[in-house]
Amino acid sequence: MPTQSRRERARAERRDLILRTARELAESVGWGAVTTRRLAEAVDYSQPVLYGHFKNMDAIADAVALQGVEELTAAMRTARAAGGLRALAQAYLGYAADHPAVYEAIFVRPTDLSFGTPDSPSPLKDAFEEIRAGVEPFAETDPETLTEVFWSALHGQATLNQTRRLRPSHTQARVDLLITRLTA
Amino acid sequence: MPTQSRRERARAERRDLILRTARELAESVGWGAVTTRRLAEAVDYSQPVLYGHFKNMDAIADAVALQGVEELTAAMRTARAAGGLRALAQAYLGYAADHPAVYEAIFVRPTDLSFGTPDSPSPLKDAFEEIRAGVEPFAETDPETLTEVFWSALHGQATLNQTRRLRPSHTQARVDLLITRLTA
DNA sequence: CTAGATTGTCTAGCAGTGCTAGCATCAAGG
DNA sequence: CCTTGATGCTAGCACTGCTAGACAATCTAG
Repeated sequence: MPTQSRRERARAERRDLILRTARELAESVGWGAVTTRRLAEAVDYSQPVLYGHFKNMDAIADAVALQGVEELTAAMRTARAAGGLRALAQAYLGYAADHPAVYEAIFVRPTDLSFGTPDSPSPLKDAFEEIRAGVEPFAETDPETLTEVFWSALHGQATLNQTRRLRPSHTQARVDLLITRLTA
Repeated sequence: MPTQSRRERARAERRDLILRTARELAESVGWGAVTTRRLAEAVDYSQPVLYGHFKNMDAIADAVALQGVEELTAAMRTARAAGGLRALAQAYLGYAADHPAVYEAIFVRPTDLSFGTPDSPSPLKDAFEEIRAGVEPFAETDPETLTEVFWSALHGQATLNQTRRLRPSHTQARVDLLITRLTA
């Protein structure tokens, strides 16, 4: 039945349109200004349509987050293959800097996504595994913990960079120093 | 004129009441649920009274943040005197864990407070200086950058702990590993 | 002691928020 | 052609931050 599948395709496309638009809106005006009315207007539908695709506004941000974490993982993977842990770190911070709203959706906004548990969404586990693979060569005993420490250090820099709480001129120096010390 | 000063005293007391109440409310229900109506009801005044003391809701959170950063600095100072950088780190993470809403007001919420510039509020500069004093013995060349790196690493752990994105069982192990590597 | 000015406080209201109930419209199937 | 079910809309609720304007309490000056 082409009818059925055409409908489904249309639905999926609209869902994607909502997600893309939410993401663009968030990147340009911040999540705080992404309201159901504005988003609905931007996709040229009425508000209730959004709720036909997502439980609520937070679910939209969560969906953007899942998209984003896959991109982030991919960026880390290619970087690591090319330049090891230092390149991975730069890729991480670069992604956060280039897509602040997406990064916020993944790691800052309160979310229902579960982290660090067996039932976490697999994109999250993949991202963690990618960092783990990066630090593994430098782990003496406990790679899990080193992964968490390294990730936290990156996350701290990413967020404090973003909220302009660190000197912008020294972004690179901070990555270098972190790598130097943690891989000593 | 005792009249004048009595008024001023009453005003200051009320300002303090608002601040204390906002802080308690934030710690118990989160900043998202600290609304002008709820806060006004809690201090037993009407909403406009709040605006007689603070420009807006964000200014209240900023005031709480400034209070909090002074406490945090004090905690780091006594800890450092007793147990060096490791104790300082534990004090930092302990404060963040014990006062999540205050910590959020200081370092996570978007704020007008300026960081890392000459015109930053002095409590913020003091806090930074305290961390700097802690890492100084381990800085080979650039203590400023090491301070930022160390602070970011702590901040990352603090926030990811708080949002339950790290294994709660390994909080201590993460601090230990961070100290071991960064002071090597 | 009274008149006027200042200060403090409240009620009521505006514009905007997330979200939903209920009605209209339209495409597909019998 | 009519029925049925999906699809989308308008309108509305309860909430948000914030403010204008009225009223009362208090202090100042004559």
